[in-house]
Amino acid sequence: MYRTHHCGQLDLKDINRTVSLCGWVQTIRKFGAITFVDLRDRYGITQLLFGEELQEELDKRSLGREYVIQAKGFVQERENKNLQIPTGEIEVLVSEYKILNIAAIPPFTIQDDTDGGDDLRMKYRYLDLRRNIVKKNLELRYAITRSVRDYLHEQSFMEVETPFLIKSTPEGARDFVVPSRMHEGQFYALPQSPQTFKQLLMVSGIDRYFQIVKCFRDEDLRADRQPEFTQIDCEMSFIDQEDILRTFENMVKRIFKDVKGIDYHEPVERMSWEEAMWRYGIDKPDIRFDLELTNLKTVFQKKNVADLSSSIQGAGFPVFEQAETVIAVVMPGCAFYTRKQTDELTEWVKRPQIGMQGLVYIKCNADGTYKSSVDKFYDQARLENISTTCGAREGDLILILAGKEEKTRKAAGELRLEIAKRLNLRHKDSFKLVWIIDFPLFEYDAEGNRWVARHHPFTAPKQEEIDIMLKNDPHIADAANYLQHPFAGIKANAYDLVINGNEIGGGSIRIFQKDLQEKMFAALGMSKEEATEKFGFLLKAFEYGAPPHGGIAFGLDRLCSIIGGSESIRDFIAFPKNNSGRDVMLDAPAPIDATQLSELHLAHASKK
RNA sequence: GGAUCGGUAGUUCAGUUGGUUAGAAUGCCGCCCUGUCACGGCGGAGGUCGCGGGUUCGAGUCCCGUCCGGUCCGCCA
Repeated sequence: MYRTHHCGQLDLKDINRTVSLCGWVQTIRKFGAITFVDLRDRYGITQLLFGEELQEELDKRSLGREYVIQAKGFVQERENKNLQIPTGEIEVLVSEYKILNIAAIPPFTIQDDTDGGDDLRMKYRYLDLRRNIVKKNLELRYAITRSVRDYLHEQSFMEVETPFLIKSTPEGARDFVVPSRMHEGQFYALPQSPQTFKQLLMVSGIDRYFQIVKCFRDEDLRADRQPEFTQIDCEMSFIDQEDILRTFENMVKRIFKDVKGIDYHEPVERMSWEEAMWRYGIDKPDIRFDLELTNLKTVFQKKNVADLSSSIQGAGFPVFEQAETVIAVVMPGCAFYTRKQTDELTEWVKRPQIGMQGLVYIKCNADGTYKSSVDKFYDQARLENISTTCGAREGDLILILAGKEEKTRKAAGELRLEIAKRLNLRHKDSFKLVWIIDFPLFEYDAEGNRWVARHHPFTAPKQEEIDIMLKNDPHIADAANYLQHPFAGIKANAYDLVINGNEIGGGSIRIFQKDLQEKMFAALGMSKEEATEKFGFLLKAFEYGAPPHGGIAFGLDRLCSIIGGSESIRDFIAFPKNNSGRDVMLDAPAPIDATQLSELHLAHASKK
């Protein structure tokens, strides 16, 4: 027998017990005739004490960091206790020990505050995972999936596995493809999600399905995006949108209860997409703080100017008067900002990633006066009018952006988040949930001058808007005014669950009638032949009694990172890919040999 | 595809307007130490300054290219 206990287990109750422990040598502290060794395993650290009689042997065999050892001895109370760790009141006085394996000196220290950089830690991920801090993240992930499985099982959901080797489809993200050996020139694709399979399971009568499943998308990576990632994928039959929202907000509440001990009694707030875009400039608002956007368009409309007293009429700031949209964000208590600081904010919005031309500020001074970068265009009364519209108070700094509606709204949303970051309003331990509902069904694709599905092509339009879809030609005659097309206003039965500004789940009520699904494919510019070739199996299935159904999928990695309070999902994936999609430990992807290539009927690719 | 920051000892970093033998901390090796737990003390080894080219009397430092890594935009139904 290797061990009687693990390293996080023993305490004062175990004094005088004879034990055997196994683990890795964390540190060695030698004091002439005695030596302390911290022994580490998955469960904790226990101090070993090697007495005088073992010193000679220790010197001879020279124990090193990360050696794997077995130590036998008895538990005794420490002379000097360490109350920082659970086993800190005891130690094991070693009578005999065995080196089970030696270890090379690790390239970085295996401690919570390691000296290793990210790249190095990924290359030696198996050592990184020995660190408590990283191991804890995997434990959190496991706690979440366990909670999810418990909840869904209680709600009569059934986990069903769906295939990974499937067919490439043109819509959505780029597919990872797998060449077929048995079928020359043909390819499988790895699923971007099990979407069509779960819908087929609904046709099969598995009315509550879920799967915790890997999905694959061949797109560029981010801190919160990996080419392979895990979804909690769910689908239900004979339900409406309300049933889904309730079922899954309860699932998320259950997760928070199980892993964080947080009770959410209130129902999760619901907000339409339209409202989110105007109030926050983004479809995944962080509602932990206010700083809501103010649409100043009406303030600058000529007819409103005429309503004001003559003293505050003037030519006005041409950029504002002529802009499609003018949006303000208030920085509370920042009227003291210096020219340097406001200039810096201006530079921030002019960065290519934000892409605005400039930024106007109004300082609401404590004495009730206003100082702005547009003083030459607007008098005090007019600035007060703007300030009141924004709900600004004395001491606040108002920041104003102007330009095309879509771009300005988005930039203002970014600016709002940046302000919150600078003012430290994005508290890590606070979790604010919101459902965003009533998404547009279609999105305009300027490149192809056509409609694309905002969610995916299986999403049902709102009942009352089906007719608009059926009766209008999808063709966009006037690309510049695509918003005038009837399709632009169609809303979908689609919903996203947003936590702290992160989209952590999204889904929709699906189309379940064959003819409507065909119409949808047509609206997306797919010919009947193409639709049959790509999705014939689904259309066929819909002929045989498909129930009304809908579902949702949650990004597990992202959910872990939010609950775990980290920016990067890599921290919650045992073996993640780096920023350029490489596994630096395996050094993958890698070339394959000529035999494999020829079996797969592939030519040698020339290396650029 | 684009923007931006970084690459110097095993590791994390410093290195001034270009100028002597490129430093610190930590780790590693050796010696000492009976109560440490970030142990302590003394000594030692350890460098292709990512790579290639250029400017210069002289380049870790300046310029060009390239590779690698981080973050972001595009992209991600």
